[in-house]
Amino acid sequence: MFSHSEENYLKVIHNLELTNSKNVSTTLIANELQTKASSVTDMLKKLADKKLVNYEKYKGVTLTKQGEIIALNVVRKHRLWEVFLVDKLNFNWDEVHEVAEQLEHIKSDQLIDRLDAFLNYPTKDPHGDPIPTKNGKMPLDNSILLSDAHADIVYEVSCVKDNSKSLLQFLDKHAITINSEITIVDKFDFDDSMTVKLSNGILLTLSNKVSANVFVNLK
Amino acid sequence: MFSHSEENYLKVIHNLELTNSKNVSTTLIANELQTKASSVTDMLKKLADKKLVNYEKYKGVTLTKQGEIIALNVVRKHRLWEVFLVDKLNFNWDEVHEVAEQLEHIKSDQLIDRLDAFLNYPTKDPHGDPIPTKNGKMPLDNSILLSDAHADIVYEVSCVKDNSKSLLQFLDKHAITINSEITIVDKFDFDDSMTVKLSNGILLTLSNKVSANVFVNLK
DNA sequence: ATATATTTTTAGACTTGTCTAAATTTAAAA
DNA sequence: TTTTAAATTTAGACAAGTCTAAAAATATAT
Repeated sequence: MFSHSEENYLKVIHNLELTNSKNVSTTLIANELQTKASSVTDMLKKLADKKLVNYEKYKGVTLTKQGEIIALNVVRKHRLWEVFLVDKLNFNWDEVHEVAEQLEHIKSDQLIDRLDAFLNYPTKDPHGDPIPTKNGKMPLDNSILLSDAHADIVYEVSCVKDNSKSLLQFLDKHAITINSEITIVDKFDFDDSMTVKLSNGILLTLSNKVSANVFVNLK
Repeated sequence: MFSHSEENYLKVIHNLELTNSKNVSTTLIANELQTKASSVTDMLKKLADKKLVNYEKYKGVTLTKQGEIIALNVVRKHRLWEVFLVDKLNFNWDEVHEVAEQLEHIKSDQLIDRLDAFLNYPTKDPHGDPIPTKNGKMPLDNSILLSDAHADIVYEVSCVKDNSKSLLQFLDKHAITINSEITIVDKFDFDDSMTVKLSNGILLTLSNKVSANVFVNLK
């Protein structure tokens, strides 16, 4: 079994491998975990001893197969708990992160299997992120960033990239949620902002900061 | 906020205050927590510094008001999670303890309030133990031990004193559960065993070890 | 290509919670 | 009441995870 801390490191490394380059740096991990680079180095050595990461001094890390399995399992638990919190306990999507950060470390395969069944085997969490399967597969889809999408085509919101309270609350306020219909009406080179139309006809101007954090799919 | 370890100590001290004398000894705590007496001494000093226990060298401890409030809150969370596991995730009553031991330390008032509502404000856990209220009151009832009950009176099982797997599975096997009807037919002085009749007419002989761990109420 | 800045690692320290072994106190028995 | 036994505490050590400050390696800029 692995400690909360080890699980957190693996999860964050996995996350950074997806969003950044394949090779993850010490500082990047330190930022993500709100800790110091020296602490990260210490932990990377420990994880390397346990064959959970490939670590070479000054060269950054990658997860081993074993490390990835554990990371995906933590992500799976995190996202299943988020579904529970939103679907069953009526939490809002911007309120679930901190609690799920705790719940993801509960150790019981039976618990997570039964929770999965209770929730009816969801495939996405409340932010649209895919829930890894029990055997460690991460379902991928062909979403693109709204900022890369084209005008006059009907898309639907599939996922939110940045799960920060501020973005989620912004989207809430404008009634944009997972599966919302959205069409780009106009794009502005000056600041990469865009005007979009929602299914209720409302027109909205979104900054690049927003559109670069929302994934969409063809409707 | 308090650590898992501190919460566990407070919970165990509270428990021992109820079942044993008002004043709890170091060794008793050590046994309950599967740890060493010297570790307990260390922690008692720490808890005393934080005004959570009244501790005098060589004299044992009692909880302060503050300590009791925290202990009851941990018990509340433990028991609510047990209800969730049994009622919603179909766990058996002998399978919930270890998982609830982990879940009881999740820190979120909002979570526990909503869980309480989701479960419809239960007042007892799956073993019949009362769930402390949000403001730290432990509902008591007038149950007595089956071993102290009288013959030829119809009782119902209200609570199980010892939540060990072995007892719970024994009771399961004989279809004795919370709210089961039970009547003492005969008591034997020799070994304090008794013959009881269940509502389905089945006769059963129970050792004192069993009857001294089952609470009953007048029907 | 050399100087400067940034990143990463090391060394040593601290905290929390635990342990063993020895010393001390309290309780029980002869 | 004195001796023996049991319970409790102290002292010193250890592991996990973190930190600061300084040293070493790498990357950047002129």
